[in-house]
Amino acid sequence: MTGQVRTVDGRVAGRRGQATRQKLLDCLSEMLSSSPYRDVKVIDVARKAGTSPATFYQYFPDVEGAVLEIADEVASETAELTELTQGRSWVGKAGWQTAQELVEGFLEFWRRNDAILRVVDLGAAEGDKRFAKLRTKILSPVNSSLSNSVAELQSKGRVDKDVSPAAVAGALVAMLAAVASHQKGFTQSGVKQAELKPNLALLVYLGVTGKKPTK
Amino acid sequence: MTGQVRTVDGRVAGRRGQATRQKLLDCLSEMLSSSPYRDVKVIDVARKAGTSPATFYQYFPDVEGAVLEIADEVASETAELTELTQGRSWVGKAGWQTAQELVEGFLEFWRRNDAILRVVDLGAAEGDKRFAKLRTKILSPVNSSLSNSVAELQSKGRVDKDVSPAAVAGALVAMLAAVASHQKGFTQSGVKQAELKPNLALLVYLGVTGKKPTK
DNA sequence: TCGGTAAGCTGACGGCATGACAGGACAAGT
DNA sequence: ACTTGTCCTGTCATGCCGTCAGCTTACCGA
Repeated sequence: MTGQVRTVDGRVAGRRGQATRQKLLDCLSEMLSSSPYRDVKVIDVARKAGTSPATFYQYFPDVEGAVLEIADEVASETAELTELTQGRSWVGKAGWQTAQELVEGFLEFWRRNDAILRVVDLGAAEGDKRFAKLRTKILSPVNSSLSNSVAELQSKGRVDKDVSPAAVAGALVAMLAAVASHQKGFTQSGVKQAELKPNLALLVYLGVTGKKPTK
Repeated sequence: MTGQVRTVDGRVAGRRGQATRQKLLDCLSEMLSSSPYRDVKVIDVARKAGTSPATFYQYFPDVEGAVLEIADEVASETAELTELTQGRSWVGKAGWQTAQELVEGFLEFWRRNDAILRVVDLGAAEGDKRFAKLRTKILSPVNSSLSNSVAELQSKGRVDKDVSPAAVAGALVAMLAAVASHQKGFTQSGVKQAELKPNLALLVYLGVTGKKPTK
């Protein structure tokens, strides 16, 4: 499925090549976590990986290109998020449970990959279609699952006709992502982690079902 | 209130100086709208302003420093957002109206300043306290207003005791900001502008009041 | 064992951005 | 015209970017 890994100038990468390539990606990941995106330089990544800048350019066209690779890896790991919503009930106590677990899992996922997701978000917001596509790919499991849940409740008459499942799901996912990105901002303005999560879950539940949860 | 405008090396700026300074800020603003943040260079801004890089460094320590200035301007304009929430009712039809106007106004505000707000968001997410502070300053009118509204409804027993007004308000504002940043992402996945807004308003109303709106 | 071939890496280089400084141009008052 | 302080830019050392030729290393078939 995934075609062979190739260098910029077309050679196929062997074992050793793939190793250095991966090492560069790992080091880039670290750098993204520790310094502002704008200040991440090829030479720093290369130094950290114990290689030369020229080597970096063998495997990636530029920093952005490498970032896209990392984001692609993250997009693959996104499958685990599917479990948080697939086949879950949104009715009664079980529904409240679903909302809580979704929030918990989503925040954890975002926390684990915050550096790269931050950059993807920026790229998408700036209108770069490659980043935008990756962002929707990363969020799509949760997004479409929520959307389906709303649509199902709607077909049963439990949610108003004029609600757009896709719009609601998209907005809720955007909310979760944004809050995850700015968790520090919340704790700084006096909102504790412990009280943030249930309130998020409440908003998600309200958005999906249109009703208050029965706890 | 705002102390005199000063150059990096301490001189006070006169009329002419302030003009070029402002021109540099304007050009930077434009550049942020048209090219990725990572690719905005001092030399380009200077060229666009018809001056030299050295002049730029007279007024700002670096690109980031100039961005902070622009963001500060935006933070001052944020007063207009206060009108969208101050003294509005969240009860019955009037409440639904309030939610709609808030969404409309917020999205418009964000659209008008999207380039700079994008960068502020990034800086805050990266943990830069200066950007984080500016972000809360920009969002605080809407944020605290919503928070107060929830608290008020709560004191009247119309909202559950265990809801945290600050957490809910923060999450809703984050949602609005995130959706505004990624409006293109929505339209690309088949959600039209026209249906996005009422659904956002619905989520805001639900979050604040805990009930479905009466339209 | 021995080339042959492709993969893998780097030194070196022109080009460009950064950031600092000193000195020249300019406006305003005397 | 002269002085003063503001304002701008030419120039320079430094450092990163992105490319290339060329060297080393690993693999493979004979």
